[in-house]
Amino acid sequence: MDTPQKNQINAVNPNSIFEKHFFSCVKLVYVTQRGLRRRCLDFEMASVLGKNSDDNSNTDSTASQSGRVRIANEKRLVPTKRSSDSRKCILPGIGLHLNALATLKDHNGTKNEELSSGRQLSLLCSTSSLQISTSQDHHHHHLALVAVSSERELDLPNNGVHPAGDCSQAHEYLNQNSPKRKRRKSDPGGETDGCKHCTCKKSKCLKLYCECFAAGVYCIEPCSCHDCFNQAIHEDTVLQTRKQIESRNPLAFAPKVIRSSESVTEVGDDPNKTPASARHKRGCNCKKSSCLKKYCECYQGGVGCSISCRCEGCKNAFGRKDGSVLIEVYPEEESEACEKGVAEKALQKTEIQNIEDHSDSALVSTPSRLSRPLLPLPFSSKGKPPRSFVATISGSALFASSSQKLAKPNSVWSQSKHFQTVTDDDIRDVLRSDSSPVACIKTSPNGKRISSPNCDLGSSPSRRGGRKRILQSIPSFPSLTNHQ
DNA sequence: GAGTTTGAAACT
DNA sequence: CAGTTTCAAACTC
Ligand SMILES: [Zn+2]
Ligand SMILES: [Zn+2]
Ligand SMILES: [Zn+2]
Ligand SMILES: [Zn+2]
Ligand SMILES: [Zn+2]
Ligand SMILES: [Zn+2]
Repeated sequence: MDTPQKNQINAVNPNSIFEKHFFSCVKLVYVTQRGLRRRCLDFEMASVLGKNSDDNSNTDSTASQSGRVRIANEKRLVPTKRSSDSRKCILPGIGLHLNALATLKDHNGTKNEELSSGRQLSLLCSTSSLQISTSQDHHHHHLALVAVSSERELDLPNNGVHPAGDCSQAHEYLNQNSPKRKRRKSDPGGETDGCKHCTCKKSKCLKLYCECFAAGVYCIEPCSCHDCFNQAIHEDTVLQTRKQIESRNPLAFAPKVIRSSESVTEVGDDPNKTPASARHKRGCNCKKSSCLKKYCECYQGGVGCSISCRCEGCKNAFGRKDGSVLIEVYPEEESEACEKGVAEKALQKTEIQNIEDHSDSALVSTPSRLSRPLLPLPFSSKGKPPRSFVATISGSALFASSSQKLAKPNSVWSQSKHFQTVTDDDIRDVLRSDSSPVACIKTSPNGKRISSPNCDLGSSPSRRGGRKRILQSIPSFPSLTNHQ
């Protein structure tokens, strides 16, 4: 609301924007095939970009080609605010990172910033692979892709951290206009699927408190932030601030959840250890939530707690820090609870519920660990339909290569190249729709194969006949805990 | 929608 | 590095 600036930005002329290439939107859609529902991405794109020389890394060729495409439609973006109702985005899509932006910017960035209104920057990167397709299609832009790796991000929108995650923002633009959106959910909370918008009042959206900023994207209209500086027009400030923060903590903008799986993994180190599956980089420090709510970053990111977590009374449905996914042991918890004694009613309740669920599911037994599938679904508690969760991952290969180990995600742009490679193949399924924290993702290391996850399972995995796959593969993070 | 709870981020 | 404050999201009502 208050941000006039934002509007201005949007107002900027579309034409220019178009000239530059960037995707305007990507959406996910469901497609039904033979009974099976799949989600696809829809891209609308456009843009162009151009020159970016710097990206040397990226091939320009791509860019240029695609760049050509122009789309008239895009106007939508610009529009002044969307009508009142505009919904937010519906799906999360590809991510963008500001980081990339930075890079980009050097070269010619000037324009970009302005033009772009929001978060588009990132688009480029992530989408690179897509672009290809897109360009061909130039027509309207909606291509359906089968799921893409990028989607994975979708799943985890919550994490704002992920680079990919951000994309949603981009989507937003799309969404606004796009007539097509297929799905919308009601969004009780206000958020919808993956899109989130900040409501910062005092940080000016220049601190990590701001989800938009933390995710590496600019604030967009739906954000209800006050005195927002996280806008393209303040790019300098944004970048500067980012650097500062980064200098303090190089991993500040890196994805919080690291995925690793066997496949990609290599990274590692160590064969002995099992790779664990995805885990939060720094671990959480939950004291009262038992890692059962989104207050817990591990839980929010759809990953189990690891040894690096300092949580107390961990009951993370995705895996406890000790490795056990479920709760077999009550004692521990009880004891803790007892200690506190009080507080806990609420907690206990929650716990109990969860537990029950688990049992039902059958997780209790040992083997079950692996299966963690049914989590209690925290979601349900919220009222959302229970969806499932699960799988893990965050970053698939894409990032993995670079970010995983490295610490600097920033280079998203550069990563883009990687994306190309990976993406197509990866794309397969996807995600979730709602906001569930988790995602389902799968990963394919190299490519192909992935299992599908189910994103939906939610409460009843079994119930849903449709998608069946469940988390089979998810290894649990549990035991492993790798070092850190 | 207002108000509370929560734990990360920021600050000291 | 720990303790405190600040902050905005997650949650509750
Ligand atoms: Zn903000
Ligand atoms: Zn914002
Ligand atoms: Zn903002
Ligand atoms: Zn936690
Ligand atoms: Zn944790
Ligand atoms: Zn925990």
